[in-house]
Amino acid sequence: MTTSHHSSSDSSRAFGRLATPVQRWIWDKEWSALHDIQERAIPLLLDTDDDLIITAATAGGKTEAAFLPLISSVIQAPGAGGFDLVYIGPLRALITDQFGRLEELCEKADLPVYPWHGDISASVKKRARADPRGILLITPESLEALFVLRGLEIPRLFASTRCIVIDELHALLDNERGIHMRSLLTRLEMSLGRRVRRVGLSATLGDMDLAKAYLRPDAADAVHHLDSISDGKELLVQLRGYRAGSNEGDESKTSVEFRIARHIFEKLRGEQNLVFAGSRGAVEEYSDRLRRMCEADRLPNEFYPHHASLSRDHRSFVETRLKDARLPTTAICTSTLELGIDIGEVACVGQIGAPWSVAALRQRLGRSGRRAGRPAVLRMYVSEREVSAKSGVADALRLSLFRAVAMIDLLIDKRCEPPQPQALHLSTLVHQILSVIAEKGGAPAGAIYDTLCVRGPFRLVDKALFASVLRQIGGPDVELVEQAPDGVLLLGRGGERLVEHYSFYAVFQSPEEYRVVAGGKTLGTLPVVAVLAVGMTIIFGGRRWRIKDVHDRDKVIEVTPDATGRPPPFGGDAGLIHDMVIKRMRQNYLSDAVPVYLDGEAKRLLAEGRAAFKQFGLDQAAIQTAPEGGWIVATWAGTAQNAALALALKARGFDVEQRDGLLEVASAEESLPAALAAIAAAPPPDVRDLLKAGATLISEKFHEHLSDELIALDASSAKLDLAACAGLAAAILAE
DNA sequence: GACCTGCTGCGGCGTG
Repeated sequence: MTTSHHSSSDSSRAFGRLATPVQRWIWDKEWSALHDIQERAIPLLLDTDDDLIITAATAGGKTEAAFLPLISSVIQAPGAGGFDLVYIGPLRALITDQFGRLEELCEKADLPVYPWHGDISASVKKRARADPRGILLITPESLEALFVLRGLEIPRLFASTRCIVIDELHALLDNERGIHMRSLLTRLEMSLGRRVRRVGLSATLGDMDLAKAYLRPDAADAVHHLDSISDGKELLVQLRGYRAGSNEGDESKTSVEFRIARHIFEKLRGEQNLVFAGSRGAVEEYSDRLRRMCEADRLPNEFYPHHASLSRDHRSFVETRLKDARLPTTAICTSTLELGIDIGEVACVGQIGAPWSVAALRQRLGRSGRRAGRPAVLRMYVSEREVSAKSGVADALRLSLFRAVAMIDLLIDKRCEPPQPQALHLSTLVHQILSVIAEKGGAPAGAIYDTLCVRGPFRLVDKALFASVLRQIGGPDVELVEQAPDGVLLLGRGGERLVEHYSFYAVFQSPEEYRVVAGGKTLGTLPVVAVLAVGMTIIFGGRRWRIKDVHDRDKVIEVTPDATGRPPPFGGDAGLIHDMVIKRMRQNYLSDAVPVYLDGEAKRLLAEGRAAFKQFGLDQAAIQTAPEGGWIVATWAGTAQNAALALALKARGFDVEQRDGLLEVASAEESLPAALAAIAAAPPPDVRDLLKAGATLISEKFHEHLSDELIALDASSAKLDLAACAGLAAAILAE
């Protein structure tokens, strides 16, 4: 594909099928050829009405693969009113990016393109509603707002919609937001009384059959899949091990943080890089260290923090620097820089500490090595503590290192975590019940059940469960819904209050926050849960500050520059690790193979972990007595199952610590094997026992309106696998 | 022992 655009265009039959204005746009861009996925998508989208998933790395030409033929079809056979094409994107920034690209392309064809999200002015939205044509680019939440506020206009606005393009499909699969979007897709089709073609754009997906079923549940087999063949790019990986000393101070040049920062400083300076630090606190810690290293060497700073609590101003500044190849920039970041928005070519991706999922690691790595001929480079940094007689099992087994190795191995094998099709999503179900009632101005329970649970995405919710959810949210203390004498469901007092406020449209929870202000300028926000007092010093935005004042009423924290500081507490929940990762960790404990990507220290840590594994007897049996008393129980299960068994044991009076694939259990009156035998023979643990054992089950936005039983049922369908308890206990005893 | 995402209508004021 190195020919000039003349000959390649002439030789491409697909190119010839595009509408003239689209061909002219390609011509102006001086593309040497169409990408392979573009060539293949053109006939598929022009000759059929089939659903399609296109997978390719970031900037692999996915958007054009979908829109070049789709726009051509609109030009060749214009619609009669209503948006011709709808694009759903999970980020406002992504919609703004795509708007820029598509507007230029559609200008030549006299098709309007309307961006629609929270930052778009009411006047643009008004124009779009008055003359709905061309392309609508919208977030799931803004589409939700259209259903709630303009339910009756939906058939008119989307009358001629021939395709819905869903960008970053992998980010909108089985999480609450993905279920929300799929519910809206079903409701749109039902409102129009016809099927609308669905096209999903995505990075690599863990399970293509499941992804197809998510895109089109009733005809998954008929969904086509086009995959970019340019995926065979070279990958360079190094995993560097670090050993933390016992009594060193943070500022010491032998501290792990100093040594990792020093390595990043020396290896990454001079180019554009991303370093994922794992938490906002770690981002601040490393940004501050790296900035000071630049200052100490009298070099201009090129290391900047990027995470969701920093102001939009600061984040845009970092993103703009990343795009400008003349200004070497390394962003120390969280998953804010994982998705979508184009930040250009990145030389290297750093990862401090093992990530939580292979999917995230793969997505991050997709940011590197995008220019032909350059490999993708991943530098992973893992630290382990010095082991002493008092060390716990986790340190001795080198669990962090083994998790990092498992993640890299799975990445190299091109595997990643599949979705969880068994989750009920009751919080989002409550949201959608309220939304359907608002859309229609009232609806019979049977019709709502049909919309959401028969045709829509809540198919694991049967009639009995649906009825108990309705009874619960119609209860006297809740009053989200009420029933009219003719049986039609209406919004109750509580439901009206929820739906009337703009915060209703998103299905996910968001914490209350303080604004952090320095000299009148907002640096960002901190969660209210953080304990912040006047006089405390913090690192924020990569710089050091002293808290001058806390205004609780306005939720403002005033700060002034200072010479010292530590990252403030940012809050956060424990992460979920999939069974697949834990199983691979176990394989690595049992193996003698030494991965080539380990440095010397990582190799030594690997050998120490394997030695400890044998010394504890974990190669022999799953239950072992721990050196300081109590037991080690090897579950070799991911977080959902591991946490469930931990709770079942806590409910029986045991003190339990969760580790990757293991439980550390302190001695109790009951013997552990006897307790496991009882759990193996019993039905899943009762909610009341779990709550007494300290389980926090409320995790989603609308859980607060559900009963303990319904919340427990929801949790156990996704994050806490209670049903697996008995089988897991039996398997442990049998080993 | 964690990360991220999203948002309408309306009143008031200043400007062209």
